[in-house]
Amino acid sequence: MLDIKVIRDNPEWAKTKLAARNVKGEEIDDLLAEDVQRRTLIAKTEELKAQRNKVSDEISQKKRNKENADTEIQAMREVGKQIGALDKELAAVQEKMNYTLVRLPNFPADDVPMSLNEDDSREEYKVGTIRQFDFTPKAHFEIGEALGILDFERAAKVAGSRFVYYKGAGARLERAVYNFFLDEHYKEGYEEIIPPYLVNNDSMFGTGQFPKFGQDVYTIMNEEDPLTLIPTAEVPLVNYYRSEIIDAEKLPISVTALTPAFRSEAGSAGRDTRGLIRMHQFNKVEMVKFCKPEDSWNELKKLIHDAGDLLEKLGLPYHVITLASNDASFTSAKTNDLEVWLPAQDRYREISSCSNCTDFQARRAQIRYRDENGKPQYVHTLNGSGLAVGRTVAAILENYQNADGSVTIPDVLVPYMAGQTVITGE
RNA sequence: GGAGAGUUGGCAGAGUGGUAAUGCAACGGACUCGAAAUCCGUCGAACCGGCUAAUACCGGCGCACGAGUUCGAAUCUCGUACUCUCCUCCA
Repeated sequence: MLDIKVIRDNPEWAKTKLAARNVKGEEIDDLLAEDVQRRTLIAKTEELKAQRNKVSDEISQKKRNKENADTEIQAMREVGKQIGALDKELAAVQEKMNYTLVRLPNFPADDVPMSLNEDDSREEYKVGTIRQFDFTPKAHFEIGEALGILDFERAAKVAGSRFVYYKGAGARLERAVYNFFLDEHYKEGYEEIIPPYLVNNDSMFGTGQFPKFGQDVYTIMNEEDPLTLIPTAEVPLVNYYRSEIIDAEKLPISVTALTPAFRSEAGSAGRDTRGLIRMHQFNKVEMVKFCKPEDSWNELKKLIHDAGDLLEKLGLPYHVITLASNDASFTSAKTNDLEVWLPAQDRYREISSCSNCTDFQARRAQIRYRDENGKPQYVHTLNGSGLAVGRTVAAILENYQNADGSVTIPDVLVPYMAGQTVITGE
């Protein structure tokens, strides 16, 4: 959530920033008008409340002295009615403001390409060498089905499209990948977490999925206690500290978790319909950081490094891009995607998204620390995939495929595969 | 799933309609070469508004959360969440 005071003090700046995220200037003008209205009403009610408090004191005194206070009580009855009316008006204005405010995206950082077009993302650097094949590389789903390690057809029968069964060496490869990821993060100082996979509405609000993106997730309407299947581990990880004041000495905090992620993929009909790229359920190892505001840009660099390191060790070529302002997630001030090379698609595909959410989530979720003066301040939160597991398996199958249809296991994963070095049809 | 008890400041803990005791901790000062002890004083989360150079000052709000009754609610009423105990169930 944005700070209304920042918008109030820098209206033109705020409009420019948000215009790059498809927010209309009139929306901000309306918001500011409501803000003036709100503060006027607050001033009025508080004046009346101060008066009521003062007279109530007098009434209390008189009662104690067994004096008659009927005049005062009559007068305050009237004041009480006025306060009630003003409070109602105030609540209405606040609700209106809140409706807008919780739906405004984060301000893009200064070094983000300001554009409504996702094609205006900026490539930062490339890592690794793209393999030259002396045969036509197959798509990962063809390889997986031929080897009998991925079964999309039966998944479609049992659950529907965008689901998969991993089998045998496929299942073990998936497990090898995420165990490798978690071990690497452990070595880098991340604390491993196993969080709930179902979360309540307050949590979905805290990380910014609700109220705007309710159609993208699976929610179980359990009477008056709805629970949502997490679309990313970011939700339970960030909300861990919701409504808390964290010890400043503990910062920065880095945590990681392997969880399934559940997404309805509403609106992406027809895209990536085959294979592991876009599933309703997929495993992902997520990294989350909480830090002081002055450290967050440096922590973002570390996050990108920690994600990229995994791809390097797996020998998968990738590049890092900075997303254009309107392509970054709702809560993000700046997002760097890592995109891995997929030979069959002849292009890079997103495998990690690393974002600095600055104080945007912290303000929603009320996550703070005490500064040197003992005053509570919002932390900055960051999240990044490290990495999407299914897409990593897809990248391994495609980049490490052999002409005979077998797949070589990347060296770093061999110990995680009980010594197996190649997946063959048998 | 059933029954009961509870939720007050950083902590402990009083307060059953008149507007949050007290203790510890913390902070400032005195004493001291310094510290401890002692004494004096200050301070009650967070948040919002006004006025500001200001973390100063004034006010609001504030006793788990939300609503209600009342001139006035920590206190009364209703709802919700969470914690603990017992029963039931269970991986």
